[in-house]
Amino acid sequence: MFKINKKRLLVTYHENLRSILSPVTFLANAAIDPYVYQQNFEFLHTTTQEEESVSHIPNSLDPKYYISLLLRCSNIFQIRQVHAQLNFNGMIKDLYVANKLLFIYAHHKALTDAYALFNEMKTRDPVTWSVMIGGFAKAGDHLNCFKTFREVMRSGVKPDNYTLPFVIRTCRDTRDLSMGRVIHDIILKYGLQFDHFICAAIVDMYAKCRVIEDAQQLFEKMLNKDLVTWTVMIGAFAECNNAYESWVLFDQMREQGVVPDKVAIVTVVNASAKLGAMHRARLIHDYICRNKFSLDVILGTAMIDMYAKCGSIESAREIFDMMKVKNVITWSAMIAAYGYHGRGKEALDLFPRMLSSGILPNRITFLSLLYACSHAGMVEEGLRFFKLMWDEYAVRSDVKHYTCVVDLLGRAGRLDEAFNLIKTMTIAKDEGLWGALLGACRTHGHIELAEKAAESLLQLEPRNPGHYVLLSNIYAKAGKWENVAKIRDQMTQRRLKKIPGWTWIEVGDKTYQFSVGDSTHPWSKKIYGKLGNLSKKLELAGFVPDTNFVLHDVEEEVKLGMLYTHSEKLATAFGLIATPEGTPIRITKNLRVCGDCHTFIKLVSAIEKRDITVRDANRFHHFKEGACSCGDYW
DNA sequence: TTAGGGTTAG
Repeated sequence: MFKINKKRLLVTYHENLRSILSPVTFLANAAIDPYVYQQNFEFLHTTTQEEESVSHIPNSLDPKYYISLLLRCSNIFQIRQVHAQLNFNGMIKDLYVANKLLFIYAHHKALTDAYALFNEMKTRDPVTWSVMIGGFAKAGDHLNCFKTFREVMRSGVKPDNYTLPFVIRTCRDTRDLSMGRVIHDIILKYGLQFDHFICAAIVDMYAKCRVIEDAQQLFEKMLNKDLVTWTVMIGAFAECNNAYESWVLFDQMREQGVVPDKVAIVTVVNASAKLGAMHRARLIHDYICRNKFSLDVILGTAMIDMYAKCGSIESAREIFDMMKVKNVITWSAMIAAYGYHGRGKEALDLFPRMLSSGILPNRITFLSLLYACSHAGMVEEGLRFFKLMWDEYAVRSDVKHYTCVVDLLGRAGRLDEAFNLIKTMTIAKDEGLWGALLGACRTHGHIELAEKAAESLLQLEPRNPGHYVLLSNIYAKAGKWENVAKIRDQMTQRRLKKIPGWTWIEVGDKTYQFSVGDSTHPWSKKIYGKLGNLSKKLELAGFVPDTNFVLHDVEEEVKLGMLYTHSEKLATAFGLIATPEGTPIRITKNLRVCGDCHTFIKLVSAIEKRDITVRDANRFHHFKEGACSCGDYW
C-alpha cells in the first residue's frame, strides 16, 4: 500500500489545469514523478476524491503503462500531458508507444498534434503511416491523406492492407475514380491480398463513382464474402438506381447463411425507399420485428423515409411517433415526407414541435419546409421561412433554397417576382434553379421569360435533352411551330434523344413495367380495351386531350396516337383491371407525370371511384374523387 | 499497435 500526499496531488492537479491552457507550460513543469502523474489521472477520471491509497504502483518505464494511460484519455489536453511526460522521460522513442500516441491523437481528431508528432518521429513503420493516413481520411482531410500516401510511395515503403482501405475511402469520398483505379492497380502490382477490407472499400468506391459494373465484377470474384462486403454491394445497387437488385442480393446473402445486422437492415430499408414498393417495405418491416431489431434513430429515420416514399404517409408517421429519440434528420425526414405528399400544413405543424423538443433546424430542414410550402401552394408561409432561416437561425440559404422559392412563386404565377429573386442572387446559379423557372413558365405560358431561362439552362447543360423538350412544349402550347421545328433541328444536329419514360405498378407482390405504346404485357389486349373504354367515358365527360404534350416525343414526330398510350395511362388501365374495386392503385414514373396524363388520371379516379397514387420524379400525386393533392396547377 | 458498411435534401 502506498500513502498519497494529498496536498502534493492537489498541487499537481492544479498545475495540470494550468497546462490545459498551455501544454508548453506543463512541459516546462514536467518534473513530476510518474507515480504522482498516474494518481493525477485517477483524480481526473474518478469522483472518489477521498481515495487515499492505491494498491498497485505501475512501472513508469513500462510501455504498457503509457498505453493504458493513453487509452484512458478523454480529451486532447490529457493526451498532450501524457505526450509531455513521454518527451520528458524519453519513452517517446519507443515506436510502439509513439504509434499509440499518434493513433490516440488521430482518434480524437487532433490532426495538428498528430501531424506534428508524425513529423518529429525519426523512425516510422507501416503502422505509423497507416495511422496518419487513416487519421486524415477519417477526418475528411482528403488533400493531406493523398499527400501523405504519396510520401509513403516515394519513401519506398510498400503500402499495406491497413493503409490502402483509407486511401480508397478518400477516393470514394472525393469521387476520384481515376485515383481509385490507380490504387486498384497498385494492389495488383504489389501482389497484395484482396482481403475483405480492401475488397469492400473498392466495391464501395466504384459504386459511389457510379461504375456499378466494376463494383459487381470484383464482388463476384470474392470467394468468402463477409457481412460488410454484402452490405456494401446491396447499398451499391441502391445507389445506382437498381434497388430491385439490392433485394435480390439481400435474399442471396441470407441463403448463404450470412445473418444481417442493423447496418445491413438500414441499407435494405434505404433500398426499399428507392424502390418505392410497399410490398418490400412491409417485408423488411416484418423482418425487423421478427428479429427484434431496436428502433434506433438511424433505423427509425430510414423507415420513415421508406414508408413515405412507398406511398404510406400514415405508416411513416406511426414510426415517427414510436421513436423515442429523434434527431434533426428524423424531423427533417418527416417534414419532407409530408411535403412531397402535398400535406403542407402537417409539415409546417412539425416545425414548432421540433423546436420545443430542443432540436435546431439545419439547411435540410428548411429545404424540406420550403419544398412542402411550394407543393401545397403556401406562398406566404414559404417566403416567411425563407426569411426566418437566416434572420433567426443563422442558416444561410444556398441555391437549393432559392430554387424552392422560385418554384413556390412560379407555381403561384408570380413569375416576375421569381425572376427578380434570381437577379438578386449573389451565389452561383445552377440548372435546377433555371429549370424551376422554366417549368413555371410552361405552366403559365410565359414565353419571354421561358426563353431567358432556357438560354441560361442550355449554357449550363447543353446536352440535356429534357431542357429542349420543355422549351419546345412551351412553344407548342403558344402555337409557335417554327420555333418548335428549330428546337427539333437543334436536337437532331446535336444527336440528343429524349430520355425514355416508363411507369411501373405494384399488384400484390409483383411489379409490372410499362413504356409508351407498350404491348409486351400478356394482358395487353385487355389493357388497350380498357383504355379505349375509358377514353370514351372521358370524352363524354368533356375531356379533351392536351395535344401540347404530344411533342414530348420529338424523335417520334407528331403522333397524336402516342398520347393515348403514355406509360402512366397503360399502368392506370392495368391497375383498374388487375385490382379489385375499392383497392387503392399505386403507380410510379421515372420522370415527371405529363400534364395530359395528370388530368386523365384525375378524371379516371372520379369516374371509376378509385384512389390512385402516382409517385413521379418530383412528388406524390394522390388522386381521390377527381382531385389531386399535389399542388400542381396543370 | 493500424482497417470496412447505415438516416433527411440534391
